[in-house]
Amino acid sequence: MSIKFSISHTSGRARRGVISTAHGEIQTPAFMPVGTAATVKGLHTSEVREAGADIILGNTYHLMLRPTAELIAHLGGLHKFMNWSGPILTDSGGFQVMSLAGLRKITEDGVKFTSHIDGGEHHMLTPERSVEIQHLLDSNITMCFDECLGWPVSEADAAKSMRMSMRWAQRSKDAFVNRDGYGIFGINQGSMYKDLRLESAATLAEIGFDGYAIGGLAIGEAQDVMFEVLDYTVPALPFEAPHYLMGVGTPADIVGAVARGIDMFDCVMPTRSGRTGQGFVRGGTININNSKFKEDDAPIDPTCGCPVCRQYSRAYIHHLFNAKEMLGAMLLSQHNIWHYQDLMREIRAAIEAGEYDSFAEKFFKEWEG
RNA sequence: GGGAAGAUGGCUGAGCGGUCAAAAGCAACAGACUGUAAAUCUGUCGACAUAUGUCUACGUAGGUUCAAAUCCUGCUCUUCCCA
Repeated sequence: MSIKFSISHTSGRARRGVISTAHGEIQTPAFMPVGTAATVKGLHTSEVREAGADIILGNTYHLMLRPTAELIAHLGGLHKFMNWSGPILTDSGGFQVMSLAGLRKITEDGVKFTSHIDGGEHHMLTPERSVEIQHLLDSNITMCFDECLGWPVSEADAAKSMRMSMRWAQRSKDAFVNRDGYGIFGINQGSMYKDLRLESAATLAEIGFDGYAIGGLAIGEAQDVMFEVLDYTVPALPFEAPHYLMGVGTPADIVGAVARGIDMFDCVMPTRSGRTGQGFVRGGTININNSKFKEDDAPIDPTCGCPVCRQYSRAYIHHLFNAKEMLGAMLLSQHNIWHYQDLMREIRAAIEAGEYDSFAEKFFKEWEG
């Protein structure tokens, strides 16, 4: 195996482990801040690191368009380019197959995109090209190129799409260049259909990957629907490899997914919400735009020890948002990233202590209510 | 002193006889945000009931008309030009 994963503790289905890569270790369960365009929006990489993140995400689609994978390779790779020395996982562009639905055309060969930047030029993304780009970026964890479907979809459409993604998974694996400390993850698909999820899991296991992701969730379905998919899908994935739930999610999603055997998460939520005024606090969220914070001298979360909460008040950050000052978005994003990493630390500790179930139960009792 | 233009909802500013409680932007208030086309998007935004409703409103006092923010007259104020 090109990257190593070892599980040190379990608590129910929850696992506590370490992934070793060429750029360092990842303590799991892990939350990976999203740095789509070679930046975790609003944060210095030092702040991301200090918050406790071991690994961040980059994006094939965005970086191939601008500044191009070849340029990043020429400049020494994505780590050097963006000043992040830790591990990087790159998304394959599969999510953009869904999110840029109006701008692409899918064939068996791959996906032709109309650039969302200049609108004119067409770019072809195939499994082979996606893997090549991720290699050029020097990504530690390459994701297979897949089709992320919206929701809801018919079982027939989901089956057709999933099977194509599985063929693409084989092509992605074939195109992947093995190196020590670098790996490639397969992506399970099949929408909310158990038979398809199980078929997908079996196919991926047969191909063999360094880790197994679950895609196509948290795209509008209710949380209990997502949990139900995890209930039957995660046990079908190879136990000894990392399990990565793509694009998830809220703190409650994460706590529930860890209980179902997920080891890795990524989500734009802490940074996007941080830019739009939503701050994560113990038990839920606040909207710092609300006028009730105008004179509130308390920190965003009085129980938080992050640099933002140690130094700035809700009233100040409320003022920054009100005045549309960029520092407001930066501070709230930093706090949110810290909050997510705090949550992961608590999750890991609870698993190590062998009491994850009671931790999760307590968490859900406090959450939003 | 003479001439010209104008006064619209918290602000800017459309409307120039009925489809006007009145465009649009801003401000205000609230909501959303899940592998980032997002420093974004959505809703409310005269009052009271808050589904269809009622009332008070486009400087002010009158007038014309079935009907006026829109037309006419007086007044008040503002800006600009000439003395």
